[in-house]
Amino acid sequence: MKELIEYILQFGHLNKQQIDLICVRAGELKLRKNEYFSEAGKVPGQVGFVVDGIVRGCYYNKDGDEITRCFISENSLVVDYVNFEANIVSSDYLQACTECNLMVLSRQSWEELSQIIVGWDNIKSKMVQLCMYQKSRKGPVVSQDATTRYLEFMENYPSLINRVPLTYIASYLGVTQQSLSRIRKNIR
Amino acid sequence: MKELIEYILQFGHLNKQQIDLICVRAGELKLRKNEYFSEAGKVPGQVGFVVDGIVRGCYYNKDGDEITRCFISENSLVVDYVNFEANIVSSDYLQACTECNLMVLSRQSWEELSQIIVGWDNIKSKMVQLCMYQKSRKGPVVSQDATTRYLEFMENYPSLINRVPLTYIASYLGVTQQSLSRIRKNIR
DNA sequence: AGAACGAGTTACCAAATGGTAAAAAGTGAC
DNA sequence: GTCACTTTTTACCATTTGGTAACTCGTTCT
Repeated sequence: MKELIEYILQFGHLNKQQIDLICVRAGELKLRKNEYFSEAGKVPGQVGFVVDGIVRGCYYNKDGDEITRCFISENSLVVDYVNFEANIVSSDYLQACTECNLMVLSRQSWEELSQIIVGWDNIKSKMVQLCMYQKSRKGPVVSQDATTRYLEFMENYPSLINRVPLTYIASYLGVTQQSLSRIRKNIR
Repeated sequence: MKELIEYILQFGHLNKQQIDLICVRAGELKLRKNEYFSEAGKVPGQVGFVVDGIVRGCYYNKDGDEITRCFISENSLVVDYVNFEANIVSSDYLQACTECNLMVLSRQSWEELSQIIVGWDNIKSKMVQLCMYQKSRKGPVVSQDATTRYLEFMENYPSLINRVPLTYIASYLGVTQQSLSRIRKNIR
């Protein structure tokens, strides 16, 4: 809980009373490896915050290949926010890569906070914008070759390399697992 | 001006008085081909809206290659919003690909609107979120091969193909101009 | 018309990456 | 420990893409 509050306070000031309004609504959620936080074909029902562990977003392309779209590690929001906000079914899975401890706010709680905390909407939009921005700027760049993408991945996400399966990293970087293994060999 | 107001009203309701508050602050800006709307190394000073024409976002990578990061065509906001909001220098150029007619709001006007229009912040955050989301979801996918990226580009941006130079499309898709030319040939 | 320029195309070869398959290494259950 | 299972590595060859360079096609300027 402490981690969630600290995270939120990055984006604006709240007094103790307001913080309590959040705390009473936030619940703990433990996910085991490979469990889903939200699934394609369903309407996202909650906003999560990763206290411990790694979640990944993924989808299936037209060929049926599973593509990892993003990794979300500690101290980040985990939610398909656009679909959550619009209340429409998601096309992505959000899946625990490791054992995960999350804090979650239900849709109802999330919307209530807008009513009862002045300035919550401001904090909320800053949080969401940061999420989206980081995903786009820290993601793999299509104009770089596979080796460069992997090197930048290691710079941007040094804590992930030994914690998530190679397959996931490969599909995130847009290469086959075999190519990534070869790239690793060449780097050594 | 009409176009800008219609665009804004997609995201929430405003009365005539509120619309006037926007109109008196919005200015027209014409850009000739290759002129910059904002430049790397400078703090973005205004939010633009493309009435007519195409703007592209680009930057220079470590090798000095110019990379097109996005295309912005009619009825879209054009602004490096994260840096605009944070008031810090941008690393990207926003450049007119064609003759452009824009509507612009200065930083001062943009911030004033938050003070004088109830609900503006709500509209604003929805506009910005849509911008970011579209950029990430309509952009080239690193796990696809060059031909697929080009085909999806044509689906997502059919109006751009005959209006922007091939070089820009190539760098956007992460391929050389020669490869893209070859891909076009194979498709015919 | 001719020169100069920019944009797009084509060709050639080298390098990078994918597809298929098999081997090796790591992990957990019994 | 050993078996079953998953993950990672390696190898081989086909395909894709990049780098260099020359060529074609229009457009503009004189």
